[in-house]
Amino acid sequence: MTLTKADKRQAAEKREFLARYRPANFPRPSVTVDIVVLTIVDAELRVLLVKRKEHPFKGQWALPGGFLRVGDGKKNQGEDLDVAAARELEEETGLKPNLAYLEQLYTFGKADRDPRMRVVTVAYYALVRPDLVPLVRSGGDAAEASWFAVPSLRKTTLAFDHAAIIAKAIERIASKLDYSNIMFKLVPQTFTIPELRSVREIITGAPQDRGNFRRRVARMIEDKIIEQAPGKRITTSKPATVFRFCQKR
Amino acid sequence: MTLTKADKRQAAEKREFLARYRPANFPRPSVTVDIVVLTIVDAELRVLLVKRKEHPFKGQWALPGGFLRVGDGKKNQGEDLDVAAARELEEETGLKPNLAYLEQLYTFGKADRDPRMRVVTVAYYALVRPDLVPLVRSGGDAAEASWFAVPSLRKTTLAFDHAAIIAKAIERIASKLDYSNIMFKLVPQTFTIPELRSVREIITGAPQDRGNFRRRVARMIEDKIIEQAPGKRITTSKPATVFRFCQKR
DNA sequence: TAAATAGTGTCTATAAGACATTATCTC
DNA sequence: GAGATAATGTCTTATAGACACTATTTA
Repeated sequence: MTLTKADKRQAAEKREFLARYRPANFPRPSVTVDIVVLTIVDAELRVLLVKRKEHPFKGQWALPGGFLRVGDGKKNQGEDLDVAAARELEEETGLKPNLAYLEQLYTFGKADRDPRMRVVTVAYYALVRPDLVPLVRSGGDAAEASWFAVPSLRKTTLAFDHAAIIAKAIERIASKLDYSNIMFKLVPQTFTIPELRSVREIITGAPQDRGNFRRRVARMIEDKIIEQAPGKRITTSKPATVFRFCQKR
Repeated sequence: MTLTKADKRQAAEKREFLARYRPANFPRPSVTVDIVVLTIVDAELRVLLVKRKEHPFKGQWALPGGFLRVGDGKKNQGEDLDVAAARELEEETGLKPNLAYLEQLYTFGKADRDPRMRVVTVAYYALVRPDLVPLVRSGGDAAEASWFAVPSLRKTTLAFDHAAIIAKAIERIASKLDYSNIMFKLVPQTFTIPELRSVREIITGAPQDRGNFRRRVARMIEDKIIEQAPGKRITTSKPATVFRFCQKR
């Protein structure tokens, strides 16, 4: 491939344009990443919240999150959005990115959702297996953090529009229960069918027939999505068979 | 409810904090809104693209979009994200917001997706009924714009990551075909069952059995989602019954 | 009347809902 | 053996796929 004179002129024009370019003068919003960290412990859906140390909403509970790191110029444009979410998750919970299921949820960008300045937040949700919850160091980033039962939040006023973000996350997760493997992100590495069913009931808020649910799980066993695993639950009656997820998680 | 001394102190503290607050000094990204404007004309899925007049990607085709207006301070924080999308749509197509179906798609935020500076773009998709396509003034915003058949774009290199954004939009729409009324946004105000079926086939890229599809539509008629409408198509064989969507659209 | 497409009907497979019954484990 | 829960089975209903067949309109 040869460069014509026109090609060279255009390349030069482009270099010049980019060199001369100054990021637009009009104001920009701040961009944050907020994470709805969810787990299920004691048959209860819980979300991780941090207590705000500064205004606005000082002393109130909020989603963990923080500013997208943007770098300082053309040379360094900072971190990818997904990387920012993984970083925030690790900073606030101590969980390495591969230990939680992290997915973008929705972007919230109403004016005045932050009284200080214009902030657009890209919300993610993270699902943490209950057996990993002990690894979560509450108050990692020098911020007070703790798990809240989601239903109990009706009595609490959260900072910003974070209550709406949590609601949207749960709605999204519920809608994905039936056509994804998302529910395996909310049980321990080994689990029983009744435990799985409980996850479903807690997320949807509706009871699920035991027999019908088993039938679905039976198909997953046939399809080698899950397999029997060693181990036993300590119960006061008949213990359920223990399974594990087949693919790496 | 009475204010205690502590309440008053806290309120004062808050006012002071907000007055003193200076938006963070660390750099911010630009935030844009890009819109995947789709329609179906002549049994072909088409997307509206605009030709870039400036570097980078000068002369290449790109999604219509623009910067989120942020206002200039605390007093005015600018427009909601959704409003920005509706505004951009109208600016670039002339379509009033209520004439197209507009929904947030996904937020794309990889570093270096724009060589000039850090740009996070919140992508939306807009579905335009084919009978409204004539209202779209190509090149509205003094920019050259035109409709492209989506399959033909495989040969074209689009600006930025816009090809990936279009792909994601189509994937999302395909996934919503079966549990939403989204396909009615891609047929004229009155339509026939074969026309509806064609929409489905074009979006999914897979053939759909006529009888089976009719059966589904028949259920929608029973459920009063659509109803028969006056009119007739000019055809060279038996003309199909014409329907309209019941709810306001 | 021929061509073409609209529209109908049927058989089968899959999966969910509702609900009854049996099996197995712990104490 | 009692209590409790796991596990299985059955009947019904809803829906999709595949495919054959009939009806109606235009030229």
